[in-house]
Amino acid sequence: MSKKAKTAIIPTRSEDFSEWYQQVIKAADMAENSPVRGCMIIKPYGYAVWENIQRIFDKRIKEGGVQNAYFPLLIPLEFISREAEHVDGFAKECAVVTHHRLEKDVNGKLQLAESAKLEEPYVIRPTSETIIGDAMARWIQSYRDLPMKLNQWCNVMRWEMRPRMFLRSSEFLWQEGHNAFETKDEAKEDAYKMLDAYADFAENSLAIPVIKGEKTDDERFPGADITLTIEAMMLDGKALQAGTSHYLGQNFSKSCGIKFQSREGGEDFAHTTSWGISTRLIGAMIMTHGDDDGMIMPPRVAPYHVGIIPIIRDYADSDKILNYARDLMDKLKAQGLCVKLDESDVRTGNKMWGMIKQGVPIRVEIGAREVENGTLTHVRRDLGRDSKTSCSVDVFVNSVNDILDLIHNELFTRALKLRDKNIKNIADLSELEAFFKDGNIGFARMDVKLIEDDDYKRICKDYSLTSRCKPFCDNGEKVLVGKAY
RNA sequence: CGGAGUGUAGCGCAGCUUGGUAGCGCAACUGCUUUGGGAGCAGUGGGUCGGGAGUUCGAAUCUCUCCACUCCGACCA
Repeated sequence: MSKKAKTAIIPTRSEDFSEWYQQVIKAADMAENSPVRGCMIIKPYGYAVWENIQRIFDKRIKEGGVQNAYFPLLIPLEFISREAEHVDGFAKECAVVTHHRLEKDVNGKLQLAESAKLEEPYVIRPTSETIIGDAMARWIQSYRDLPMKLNQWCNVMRWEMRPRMFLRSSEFLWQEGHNAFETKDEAKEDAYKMLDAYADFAENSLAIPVIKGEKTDDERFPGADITLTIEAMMLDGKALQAGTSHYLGQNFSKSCGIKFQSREGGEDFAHTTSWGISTRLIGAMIMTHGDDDGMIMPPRVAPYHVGIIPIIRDYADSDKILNYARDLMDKLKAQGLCVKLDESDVRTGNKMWGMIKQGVPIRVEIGAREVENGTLTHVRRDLGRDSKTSCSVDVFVNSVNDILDLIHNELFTRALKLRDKNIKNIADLSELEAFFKDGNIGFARMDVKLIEDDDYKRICKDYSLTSRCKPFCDNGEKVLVGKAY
């Protein structure tokens, strides 16, 4: 059997994309399904990616004057109902807490204690606009208290009918930022600014090219005046909303009572924004960069930048090789890199495939030859075995950051090329239908006026399409249409 | 909630039509030989066959009934 033809992930992307996606997660040991339907267990390797996302983005928003805080998981039902559109949008996916105690029945089985039924049920937060708005209403008295910029890293729950790991789980992790401003202009500007932060983060940290744009009316966040989005295209041509930012107008400030004394002495309602990114980004990374051998981690959020594999043929060399490898690891760590030296007692081949499936950006091999010559052999995950290179330890240590940048750029460029190749300009609705009828993948780009047509709704329904966004680069005159996750 | 599948060892599956001692591959464990892109041989351990009820001398297999999961829709970051 030819080893070349063998892929680490079965099935391949072209054979069965959604099964491939599941298998990549499993092979990379990032997450698994939990006993609770719709909820996932994020394993250490997957969580490490999330921690890197948090670390990088948290630093960024703090530089922008945002402060972290924490608000309760449980939201009084009455809070959620304050904003009419908001409650309509989320009612169908709310998990509700109705009791605060369990008790044993006559058979010794646990049941809900009737005596402990809550007067007013709580909703497990699907998002926190209302409970944060309630606090802001108390905290903001004067224009001098504005702007107020708050963020929390937390979990939220939206009951899902069809969960998919990372992309759509009933419980997921995210950050939700909630900012309040004196004027409309400031708040709107903030919504755009946060979207820029997301786009920059997606492209420069995750190597995922995104299209910034505004959501059409039917796709807008419930309760928002304007919803902005970054849309990414996955390897199968489907769209994925990778981050959103909302200008909420005075909708929530009015329903939550966020008012302040203005400079003129009158009373005014604040203009608020909210903005979020979630663990979904990890799914986006998989479906943007992964290949038939598994994950390819974008270097800037990779749990390990470099994986070192000692190659021991003769146990007499073992100490020599391991010490050499440890020295290298120390040198790399001294540069702030994350390094994994695999000293485990498994076969070399298996170690290599393990690193390939986990998508470690650079793999370094060290055997007796390297120790002898003061060199090492390194391979780029994005380019595969053909990129195998030997050089001295010093050369590698001095160039490793450049190599990581090259990998980042390669991943970004690949994704960008694929995306742009799969955006098709469409003149009218019959062309739109023909495009998706022919089984084409990707986005259709067409005049935004066409979405008013009743036939547009039918085509969307027939081909499970949605309006993804009105890209800024088209001045809001065009709309991107595609299948979405 | 509709439509379609699947539940048998940690994972992937066969066996079911035609009822008769629970199987295979991978993984694990032991030993020897190996080791630069998934090693070979020999051996070992591991199961309420998704749950319950029924038919039968006998059920993984037939009948009924729950349950869970996956995929395709509707809802959505």
